Amino acid sequence: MVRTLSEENYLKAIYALKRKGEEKVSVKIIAIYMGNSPASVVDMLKKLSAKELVNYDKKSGADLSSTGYSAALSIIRKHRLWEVFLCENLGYTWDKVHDIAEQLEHIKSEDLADKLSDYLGNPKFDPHGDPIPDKKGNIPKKDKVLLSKSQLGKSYRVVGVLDASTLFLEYLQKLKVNLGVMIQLEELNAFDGSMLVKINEGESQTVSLKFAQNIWVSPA
Amino acid sequence: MVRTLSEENYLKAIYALKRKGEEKVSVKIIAIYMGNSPASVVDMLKKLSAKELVNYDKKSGADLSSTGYSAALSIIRKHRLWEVFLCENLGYTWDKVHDIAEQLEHIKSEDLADKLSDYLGNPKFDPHGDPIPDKKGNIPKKDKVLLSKSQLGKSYRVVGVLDASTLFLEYLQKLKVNLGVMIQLEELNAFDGSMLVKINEGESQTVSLKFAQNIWVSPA
DNA sequence: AATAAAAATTAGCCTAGACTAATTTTATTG
DNA sequence: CAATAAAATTAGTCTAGGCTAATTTTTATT
Repeated sequence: MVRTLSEENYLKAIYALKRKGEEKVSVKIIAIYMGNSPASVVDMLKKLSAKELVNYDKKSGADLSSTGYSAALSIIRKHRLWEVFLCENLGYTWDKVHDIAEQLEHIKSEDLADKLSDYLGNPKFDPHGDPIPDKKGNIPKKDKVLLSKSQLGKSYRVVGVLDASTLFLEYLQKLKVNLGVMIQLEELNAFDGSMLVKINEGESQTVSLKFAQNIWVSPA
Repeated sequence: MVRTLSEENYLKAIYALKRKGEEKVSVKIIAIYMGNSPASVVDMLKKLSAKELVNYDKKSGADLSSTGYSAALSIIRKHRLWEVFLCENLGYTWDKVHDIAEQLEHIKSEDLADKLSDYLGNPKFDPHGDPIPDKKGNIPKKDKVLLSKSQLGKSYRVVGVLDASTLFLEYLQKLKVNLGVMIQLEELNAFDGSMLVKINEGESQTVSLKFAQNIWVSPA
């Protein structure tokens, strides 16, 4: 079945909102998330329902059907595979790849995604630490925690970010916090939640609670 | 300036028709080439003229302005770079890459094209033997001739095809005529123009004049 | 339960880019 | 050079996917 760019973006949005933990994916929430008017969302939900990609009723909100879910996963898989390619092979930094991957994810060819995945060595995570579904839709799990929940004194490796905004990613670049960098909590300030962290054997640095709540780390 | 998919495809078409040697790129010719109605072509030519990408008058037909020309070259560059990537890195055969490259060529990022080109070693020709413009728009030249015009008994290397139709490309696969394969004219039949060729040190094979008129070879 | 507020929906409009059918302009040719 | 044929254009329609404004439905609050 042929899917338009716009349809694909709605599927992605519903998937993202569900995974973000929205109890009910309402018209309003989708509209805000996508920056479209509620009227447009209603139209599209009708269209997607007719195509049986989405189940929607006002009461319980929108949800992906099983075909809709596969479609969404396939788009996310492509997005993340292309991000790996852009970073690892073309030398982009992880804060610059999103917009391009946003375009590449819509290239229609499952075979291309499979071949790309093989070429990249079937990576399980993208440069932001997000899991890459395999071709059957299995999503790898990682034992990652937010830096803010990590254990004092223990060594961790940075595996991703929660907030992928350019502002945050650029701040990370400045602090030289890249994917794969070692990081360690040294001191907790009970007053404002700020903390002292050591980055990659360098000097220790004070960061805010908000900062630590947006970095995924994995024991190392 | 933002260009839509459709606009880009018209620019490509005008470029291709010009290069194909059409004296006058008329509404009718564009319509046939793209499979659109003449009415649609007129509409789009108006739009492209307003954007100063195309100069058009009924008398002399359509032509690319200098910005239109750069835009077309940039799309062609991307198309051919992606074809190289698909064949060389992902293992596609040259007869399978066109449709995917047709999508990839519209990814908007000159920087991506540059990085991809570097990654591929700045190739000068795509898998069909067509030249890849560099970032400044210079188009490499190749001393290629059609097999039908090659010298009897001399060794050549296959560098491309004129007719890139699936039918022809599949026929080539069957004959094991791939890019880079050695080929040599052994005998000419004056009656129907058919010829005996040796492919890659294998057995000799009879092919039609039409066949030989659609294969580009380069002395080797 | 009545009312107010919020959410969803409908109605109607817009643009891009197609289309067909009708018309006008240009070219050909007897 | 008038008649015809061909090419270009215009007029009007359609679909996708947006929008605003108005209305209806649902939910919350006195």
